[in-house]
Amino acid sequence: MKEFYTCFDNIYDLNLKDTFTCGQCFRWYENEDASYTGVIKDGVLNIIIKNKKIAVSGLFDDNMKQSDFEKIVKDYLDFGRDYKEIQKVISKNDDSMKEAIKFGKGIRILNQDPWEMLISFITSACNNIPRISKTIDNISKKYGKRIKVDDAKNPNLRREFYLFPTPNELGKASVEDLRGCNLGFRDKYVFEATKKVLTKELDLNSLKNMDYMKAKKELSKIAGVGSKVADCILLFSYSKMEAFPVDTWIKQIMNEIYIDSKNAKKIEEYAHNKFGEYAGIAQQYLFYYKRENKKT
DNA sequence: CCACAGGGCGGCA
DNA sequence: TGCCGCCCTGTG
Repeated sequence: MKEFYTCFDNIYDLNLKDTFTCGQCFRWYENEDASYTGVIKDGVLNIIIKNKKIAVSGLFDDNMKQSDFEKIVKDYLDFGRDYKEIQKVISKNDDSMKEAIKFGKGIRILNQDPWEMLISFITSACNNIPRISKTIDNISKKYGKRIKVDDAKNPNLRREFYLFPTPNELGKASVEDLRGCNLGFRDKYVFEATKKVLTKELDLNSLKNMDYMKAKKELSKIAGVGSKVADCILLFSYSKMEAFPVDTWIKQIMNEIYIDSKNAKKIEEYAHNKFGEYAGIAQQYLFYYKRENKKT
């Protein structure tokens, strides 16, 4: 592995804490210098915002080109999307949304790896974030590739990391092995999902070209993937911005602001009508605002 | 210390 | 149709 480095001018209000703690990812950690380090598909990234510059270090394969590294970072952090404009559209005549955006305006919807998101959000069902992170770490340590970092210049990259296992690597685990990783009753869902990816019964690549509804239908065929989990996968790894995952926090805040119903399907419908193609981004502002301000 | 949230699914009433 | 248990950790 080799250390890469790149730097960007800060893009409209990007905020690392908002982005990495708003519930979309499980493998990012804050360091003492306020930088964030996270393991992504094929390597490790360390990001810090200083003097209005976004400085990014990374550990990736020796053969990777500098231009590829820059492309990976831009794509992962969704730099191509105009969040300011989207915020304007979804908060028109809506003071509640304006308040939520004010609170979480630095959020970016990450473009993460679909396979990793599939397993991570199956793990998330009836679970809390600290345990989800721990479980994903267990899986990665046991089945993922270890990254050596001896020659890294950035102190935040000078320890060992484990990539999330490929379907082939995770395919070696038995249901009992998975239970040992602290998956609990979700062990069999992860086992079956891995088998279906390996046999191409679920072709994760093909979902990229499907529209939102069709892709959601495909994902929902997997045991352990319900409406909410499917929407998380579509939003956080396929950039399907109309996906609106409804969990307990979203139910609460939607009831406080917009609609008098506890029915997830009704809430989802309402959101699609109100926020349209940007429902998922609206969801992230509402979710983050509600969870960080736990008043009832 | 205990009660309960987490939000998918299968089983049971 | 609606509710409980599953597995286990974190929070109040």
